[in-house]
Amino acid sequence: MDHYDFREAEPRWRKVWEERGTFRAVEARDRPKAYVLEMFPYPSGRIHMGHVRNYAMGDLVARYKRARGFNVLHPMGWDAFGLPAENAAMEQGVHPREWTLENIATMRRQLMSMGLSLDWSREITTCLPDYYRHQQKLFLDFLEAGLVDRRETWVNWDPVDLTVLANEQVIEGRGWRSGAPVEKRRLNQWVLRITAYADELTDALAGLERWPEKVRVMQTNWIGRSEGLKMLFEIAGMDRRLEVFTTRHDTIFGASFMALSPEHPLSAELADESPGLARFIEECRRTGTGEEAIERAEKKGFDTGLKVIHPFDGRELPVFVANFVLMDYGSGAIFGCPAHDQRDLEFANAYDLDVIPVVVPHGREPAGFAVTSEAFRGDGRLANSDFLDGLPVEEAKEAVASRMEADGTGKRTVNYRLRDWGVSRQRYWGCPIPVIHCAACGIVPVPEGDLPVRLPDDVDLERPGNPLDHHPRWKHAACPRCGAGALRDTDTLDTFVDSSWYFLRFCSPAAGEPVTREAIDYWMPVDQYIGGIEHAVLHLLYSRFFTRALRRCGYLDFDEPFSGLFTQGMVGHETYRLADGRYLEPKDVDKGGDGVIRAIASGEAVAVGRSEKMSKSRKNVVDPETIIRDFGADTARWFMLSDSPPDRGLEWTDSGIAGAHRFVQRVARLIVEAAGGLPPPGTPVPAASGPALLLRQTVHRTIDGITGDIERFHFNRAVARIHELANAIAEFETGTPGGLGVLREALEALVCLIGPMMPHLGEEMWRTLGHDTLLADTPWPEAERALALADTVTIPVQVNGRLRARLDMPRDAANDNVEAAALSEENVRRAIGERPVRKVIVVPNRIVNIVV
RNA sequence: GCGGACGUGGCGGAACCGGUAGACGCAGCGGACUUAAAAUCCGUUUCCCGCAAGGGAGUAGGGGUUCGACUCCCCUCGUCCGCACCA
Repeated sequence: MDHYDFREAEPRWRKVWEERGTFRAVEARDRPKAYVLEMFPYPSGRIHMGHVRNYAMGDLVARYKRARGFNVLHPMGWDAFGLPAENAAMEQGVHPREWTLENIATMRRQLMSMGLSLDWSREITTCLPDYYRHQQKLFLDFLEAGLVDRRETWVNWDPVDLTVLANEQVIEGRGWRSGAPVEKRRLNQWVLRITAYADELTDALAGLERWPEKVRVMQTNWIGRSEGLKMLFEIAGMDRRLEVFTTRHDTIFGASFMALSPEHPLSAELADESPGLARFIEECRRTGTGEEAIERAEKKGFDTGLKVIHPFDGRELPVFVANFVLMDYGSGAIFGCPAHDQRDLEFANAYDLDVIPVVVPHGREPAGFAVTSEAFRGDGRLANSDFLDGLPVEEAKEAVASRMEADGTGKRTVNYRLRDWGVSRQRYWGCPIPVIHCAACGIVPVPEGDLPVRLPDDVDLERPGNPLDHHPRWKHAACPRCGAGALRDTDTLDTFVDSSWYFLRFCSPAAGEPVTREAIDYWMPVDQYIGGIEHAVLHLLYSRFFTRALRRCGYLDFDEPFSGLFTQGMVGHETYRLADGRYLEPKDVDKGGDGVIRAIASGEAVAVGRSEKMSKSRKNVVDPETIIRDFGADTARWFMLSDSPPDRGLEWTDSGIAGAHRFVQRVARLIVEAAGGLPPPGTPVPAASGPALLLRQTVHRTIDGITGDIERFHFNRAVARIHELANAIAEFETGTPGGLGVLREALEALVCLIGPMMPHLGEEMWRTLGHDTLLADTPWPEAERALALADTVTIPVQVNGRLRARLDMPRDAANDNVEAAALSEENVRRAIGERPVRKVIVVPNRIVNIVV
């Protein structure tokens, strides 16, 4: 019989927390705060196991901080704009808003069933005018501050979703949602000037000590700062110069050609006169940055017939248009130095251009050094390079830069891979851009008093293209400046804008302005942010930029929104496939005891695949609602924390969840069976000796260990320690004097320690132990130092590094005593034999090693 | 190609700063309770030799530093992740 009926107890405790407003966050200037935040979900329909793991971890941290005396802010909201709502609208005939709000209702109910310590009074939903009106205000502020530009740029065009994508949303040449190969188009759109902060965003990463190194590296690489030289080449017979960016100006004497991007303005100009070049450019555009082009990596070019003049030796170098030169980076033109750049070498070999080695590896003679199929990219000394001969690479760079800066043909420059953030999306379900285009006045911001610019409800999503643009009336508006008829901007903002400041809005979710200073000053920055690694660049970089942009607009005065970041691993499950490759759901697979796995329906053999991220297409999804219904929220949460380190993947297993459930019942049984005989709560713990003292030591060591584990995000180790404590309690004989008092201490510690992980069970057991307070209001237990350190230690004794005996010694015994005890062990003496002892190493309380 | 992480029993994993490798859980095996099953409890479980005491091997593979290496260094292999023609 179960000792604990979670079906009855879990909802009951959630009601108590709700009625008492236990988790309502109220600013209290005299108390230290802790802002704990998990990345808010997109309301796709139902929560999945990834959410459960994310929120189980976040809630553990929030409840732990609360128990440690912090004033905790732990809010929840919905990242509610986005394309899936429009797709659902088309497939199911529902309005995107209805679809979204219904999903939110479902997912809110599901999250509530987890028993999270959330302040639901601060809930925000980005698709509601309450939220996006403030976002529109921020956009206008950015516009005024010069942080927004309208530009015609080459954009990534998703031909399936019919919208522009940010660079960050293009993965391997394909749209991050549609998976369709992305095309290049030139389009007028709004960009946020994130590049203005490229340096700051890179440099400040060093100060984010509580961020995973991996994420910092990824952001550094994404921003891609590189220091080099911008140089100008004269074009022979033309009164213009060609600008090139390079980081290898030391190799300038090795230059044997120039190459322009097919998208370079000069390429287009020359193509007007040359049908052959026009055809070549068209060919490049079609293969574009797509993956085929990269895979083949074949270097192709078109000789324009132009020549540039080498700035130092006056040679004439041919100018090509080449498929491997990117318009996006630097100036869209390069000088080719085949001997020291692999791509240039391949190109030179294909078009029979000179390969002039100018950097000779250390220890080699210039005379005997040639480059044929592999470019030399390492360090060395310059050769064949006039005034640079003999210099090491770095000094040669300096010399070239100084000389070119002096005569005005070059300038030291920093280049970034990062592009400005294009935020215009030709979609309906997003935040309208609060701008009016007037034929007479140009671009006119919507006056603040007219905000929000609301999305119209009646919209035709069936028609391909931009829904707001197609709307019969919505875009027509009077120009706020001259009153004449004008047009609203019919694009909406990238949904990543919505998530770039929501954490600020949580501080004062009902305020009449976007954010309020007092609330932000108290709560921000987020002390612990928790979410998936997939946002390592996108969301986290945008949010860091937004915080700086808000600083410039005077809304706040700090730079970094998240002082601590933790990225949790995904939840996976094995996959099951038939011979023909079709996937089967776990419930359609029979894992018979004989080790052979079959499809239940047909009896066919099933191949078991490794654990992969849960997804509908792989049919390896386990629905959290079912699990919570059958096993309870605490069991689900406990399992999410048990099996793997939090930053690694967790494999879902049926036996794992069953084991977690067994442990819930075991804890309940332990406490229910003991509770009747215990001294009342508040009774001082009696002086203990023997087994009772050992139990006390275990209790205090466990408290100490788990506290450290939680602080360091080692939740799986905390779980293991709780198991050990439960085992120690189960083995404890209460018959010894004072035993029951010690048992009470141990059980109370157990309950307090499981509280942040299994909060319903925790409350129920706290009550069972006779308390009429809430566990959620109970302080975290303190480990008594004297007890946490055992008074005897087991010291292994090695002979020549091999374990031969163990000694039980008093803690901090004198080295001489330990050595004597070790040498008198029979097994040790046998191992030493007749050989003389050469050396004895005693590490206090740790080990003895005898060297013979 | 570049950058990063990792490789430990049948499985997930533990081992903190270089000091008892395999904590804890899962699965397995043996037993108790039961008419039976479930649940629960007890024992056992890295491999090899041995009745045992004990001995030998062992943290992907090879080498090195050290009294002592899962941990540090070098090389090789493998897996995963990120970026990818970035001049």
